[in-house]
Amino acid sequence: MSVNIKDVAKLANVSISTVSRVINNAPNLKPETRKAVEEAIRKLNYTPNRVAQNLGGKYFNSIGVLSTRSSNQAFGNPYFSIVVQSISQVCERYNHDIMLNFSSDEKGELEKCLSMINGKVVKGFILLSSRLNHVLVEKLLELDFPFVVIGKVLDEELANKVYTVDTDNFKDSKEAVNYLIRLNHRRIGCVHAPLKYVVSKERLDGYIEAHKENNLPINYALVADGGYTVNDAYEATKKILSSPVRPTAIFATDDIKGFGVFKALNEAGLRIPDDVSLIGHNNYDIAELTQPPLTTIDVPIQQLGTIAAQVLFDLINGKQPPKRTILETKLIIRQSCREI
Amino acid sequence: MSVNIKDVAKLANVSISTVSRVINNAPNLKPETRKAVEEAIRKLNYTPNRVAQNLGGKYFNSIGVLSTRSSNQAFGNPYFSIVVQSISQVCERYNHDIMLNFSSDEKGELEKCLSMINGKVVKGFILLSSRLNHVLVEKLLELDFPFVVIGKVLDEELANKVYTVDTDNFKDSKEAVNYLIRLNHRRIGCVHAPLKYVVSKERLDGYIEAHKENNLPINYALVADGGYTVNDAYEATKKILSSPVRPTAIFATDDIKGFGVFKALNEAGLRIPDDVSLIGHNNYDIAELTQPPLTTIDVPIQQLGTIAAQVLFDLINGKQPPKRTILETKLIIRQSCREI
DNA sequence: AGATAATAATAAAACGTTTTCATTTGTTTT
DNA sequence: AAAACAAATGAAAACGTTTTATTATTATCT
Repeated sequence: MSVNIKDVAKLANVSISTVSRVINNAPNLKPETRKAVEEAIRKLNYTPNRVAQNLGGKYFNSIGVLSTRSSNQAFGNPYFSIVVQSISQVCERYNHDIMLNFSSDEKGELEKCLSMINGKVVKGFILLSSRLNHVLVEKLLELDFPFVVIGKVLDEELANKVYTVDTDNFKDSKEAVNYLIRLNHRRIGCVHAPLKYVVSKERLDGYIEAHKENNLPINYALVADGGYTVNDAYEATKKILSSPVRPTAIFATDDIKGFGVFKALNEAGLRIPDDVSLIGHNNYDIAELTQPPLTTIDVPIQQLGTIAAQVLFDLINGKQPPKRTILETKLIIRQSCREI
Repeated sequence: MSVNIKDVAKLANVSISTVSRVINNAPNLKPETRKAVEEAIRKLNYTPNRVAQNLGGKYFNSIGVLSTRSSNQAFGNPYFSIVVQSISQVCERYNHDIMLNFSSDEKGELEKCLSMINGKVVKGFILLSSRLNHVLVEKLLELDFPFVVIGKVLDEELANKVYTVDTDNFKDSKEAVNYLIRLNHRRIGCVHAPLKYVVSKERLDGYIEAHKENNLPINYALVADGGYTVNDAYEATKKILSSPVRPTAIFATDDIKGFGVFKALNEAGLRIPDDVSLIGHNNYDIAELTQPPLTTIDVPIQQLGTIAAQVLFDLINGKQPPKRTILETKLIIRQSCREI
């Protein structure tokens, strides 16, 4: 059907091995031979069959990007776009493709991975969003297959063996809440993401730790799971507001959740920051566009992707990238918090 | 290195053909043979080498999802996440993988495609976001390779041959602007996306057409390219506001751009909708969370992805999907527009 | 000029499957 | 019980490359 290496060889009057050499720009080729082959390739519009190349010993030029669907839902927001896009940028430089896999369950994900590894379909993986998925991580480690996690691996023993790129969610959240405490807030609410994600847990832990450090009690009536959608966060906030004590400030573990909080507060006739202060996390573009602009923690999402990809390619190419990369963040003070 | 079909055959005491038959659940297999092979597969933890399967005549179970990087930038917003995720959902049902390709230039994109096709790496493509990229579309048509475009193909002659899934951007935008006109607005501004994208052009054309229909002149000082980022839209709006005549309403061709408009208006001390009405397009989750909630056109982004994928799989499986699918939209009236 | 070494090109094996065709085994028919 | 047929299995070719010997050619040295 489509033109193959044999056709090229015939036209150029050489053996297929020679054509192969030209394709892979091997040394020891007479310039005129190379030219002839290149000419034939051009004439026939030949592109090597990547699958066959692969079987012949080479790896497929691609990496796998894995995520569970529910976690995208959780981040049903710009996060995912930005990360994947930045990964793709690095991939283009290294001339690799991305095989995207969003499994709905972890079992399916594991199977897919094994099939990709065994099929030599990918050279490595980037796991988006940290999860508590030990099985996959353990398996990949056991196989000594290159992979990078964007996020944190909770299991200490595993964590030492895994390449990760992340921000310090615990510290950053603590800082956010400490900022509220410095503004004299004492009844601080928290709308967080489902705790099955490491990020969510870390951020909630930061919230808790800030309270501990300042010897403040936590009122768990002011802490609610903001679920997956903006609307879930809105509902969670309503629940918090129905508590007998009203919070004077709310920490949303994601700007997008912050929007849900915004809505609930507006609806309850509470002004930000006059009645309730609000602080977010991630600093999406839109954070500065709310009314008032949202105080939040800037997370370099793009860098997260770029560096993860870079680390992966280093691993693949036998270099020694740093095992753990923690990126710097910054508290961006806008106008959604005030001193009381 | 890794366990292959031979190992399984040996352990099960059958030929590799038999193993292959079991894997592909061929008929005419003694139940006990099948069981023995399955047992061996389980014991050895065997997964077929997909690349080899492929070379052996089968296609790789994957489809390509294509987009240019700049267009993601343009949609540096939830759109991309939502579409890809919905595509992935369908892919999972059909047990196919996604090969994601964001090229930065169209030449690279074309080459990638050809290499994927020739390499039998994908069975079809979904092109995200309509562009004016004739070359790729023409080439795919010429090769009679299955593909679906989310968006519109402008070239009429080509359009008749291409499978597309889209909303009627022209009509919808016209409707949005007509709505403003019905509210007695006469000086309506427009902040649009770069016109190299078909969507952008269509939406701007809708804006223009609404004016024509109502015999209203267009003041091009009120029309500005809102570029790629929210901030670009903000700058564009500032430019519009610097015009001697001030618009009484603004049509933003994307909610996200609408946020830029919001910011500029706020900054200029103009209240929405009291001083200026604002209408968006797409109806992202966050649209209802702005203050005031944004009136906009609801675009079923998720369906766009789901249907595109469904059409592609139909094509691949030799069914006859509809050539053009236009999804219904709906004007969502919130509080960002008022009658004057 | 002849021997030796370096360079260039080829032939053939290997990669791990699927698939076609041939063979064996088992079942029915007469 | 032999013949005919169906079912189950196996052997080997094919897929399109890369790669490892191997051979042919050219250059270098004495």
